[in-house]
Amino acid sequence: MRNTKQRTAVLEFLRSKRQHCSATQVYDAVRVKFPNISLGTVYRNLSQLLEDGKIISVETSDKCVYYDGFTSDHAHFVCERCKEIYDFPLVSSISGPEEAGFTVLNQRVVYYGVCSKCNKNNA
Amino acid sequence: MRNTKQRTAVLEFLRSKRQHCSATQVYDAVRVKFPNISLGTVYRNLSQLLEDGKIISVETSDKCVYYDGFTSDHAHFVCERCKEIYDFPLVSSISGPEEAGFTVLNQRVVYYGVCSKCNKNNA
DNA sequence: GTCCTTGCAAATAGTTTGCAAGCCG
DNA sequence: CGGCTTGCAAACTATTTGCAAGGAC
Repeated sequence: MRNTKQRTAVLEFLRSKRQHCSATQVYDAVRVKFPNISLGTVYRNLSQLLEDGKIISVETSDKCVYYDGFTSDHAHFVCERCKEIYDFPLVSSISGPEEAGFTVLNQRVVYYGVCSKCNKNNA
Repeated sequence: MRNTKQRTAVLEFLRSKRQHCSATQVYDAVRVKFPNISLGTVYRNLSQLLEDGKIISVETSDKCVYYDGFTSDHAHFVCERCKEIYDFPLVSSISGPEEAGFTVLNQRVVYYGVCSKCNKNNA
């Protein structure tokens, strides 16, 4: 994998941002510095960084994928009201499948619900 | 929610099948009995059944959504080689977010890796 | 009879891809 | 210089939606 300035910019942006971002958000952000970058390039770089384990992805109830520059194991909480994505530590590493002869390469734990902020605003 | 024969057929099919199915697979199956049913109707019913909690959905690394007629809490294992989806019991119910004032309505635990069958075939 | 639901077809939107030119190593 | 990568635009595909007719209750 070559280090092009576009690829570096995508990765740096995802690492600098605490929020999880959709491909379009990454595109918009990187475009500030590289006005000529194309959405296709962003998508290609995101897949490659994903495959390389440099970033991870979360699916929300929307149809689009969000990317996360923090690759350490953690769970995600998706608020169904404000759509915010929160990080949580993975409290228990789960080993069911490993015992059955399955190789776990990755695990994704996602909670869906209402976040504390929205809970307060509604009370 | 009314009980139309189309909606019943979608739900019954998902409950009868052990496999998780994409919208198109549901469509093909239901079409055997109702040749005139349209894909749009299948999608509409799937969303409604989802919202009603009668079925659940799993996202795989493909871009399409798979539906599951078994709604009891369980984890999914997606084999990245043969794409098969396996069910596993949820060994630990996790309560991180609840303690922080978040309301968890749903949780999704998905493992990605290689299943025992593919592990054997490759050894 | 009401109005939710259907079938059809067209529209949407996120993502992918072919191609020629560009740039990294 | 070789070949991975880019920009552009067109293609793809899963899913959604508008509308008039049909069916559940």
